[in-house]
Amino acid sequence: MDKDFKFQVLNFLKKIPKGNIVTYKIVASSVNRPNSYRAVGSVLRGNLFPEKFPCYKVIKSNGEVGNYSGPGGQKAKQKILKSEGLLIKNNKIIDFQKYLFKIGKKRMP
DNA sequence: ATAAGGGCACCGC
DNA sequence: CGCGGTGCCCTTA
Repeated sequence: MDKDFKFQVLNFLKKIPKGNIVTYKIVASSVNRPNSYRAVGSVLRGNLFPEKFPCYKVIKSNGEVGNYSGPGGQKAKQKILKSEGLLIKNNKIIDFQKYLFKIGKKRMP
């Protein structure tokens, strides 16, 4: 389970439906590490295959697109997000909250 | 093994 | 409403 934080993060990205996006924090929470949102960035920053893992679907909590280590940098990221049907203005996603994908939050009774 | 970096989030002023 | 500083956690060198 938490043996491979990196793996979990990448795996989670694959579960994001097209047209949906997530924030770094959401990803962190999804792998049960609510405070590891920064680590998520580290993972994505590492060598990975953008084609295999939709790292471009991960944005900031404030709606900004955020950075992107892949080819084309943040520019390409925005472009892709636009292709997904999102509206971007001034580096920020309009109504990004509507597109946020949240998986079942594990509630511990 | 240690140190520095980083694709962030939040709070205060 | 915007900017700056601080805290947290992995990855890579």
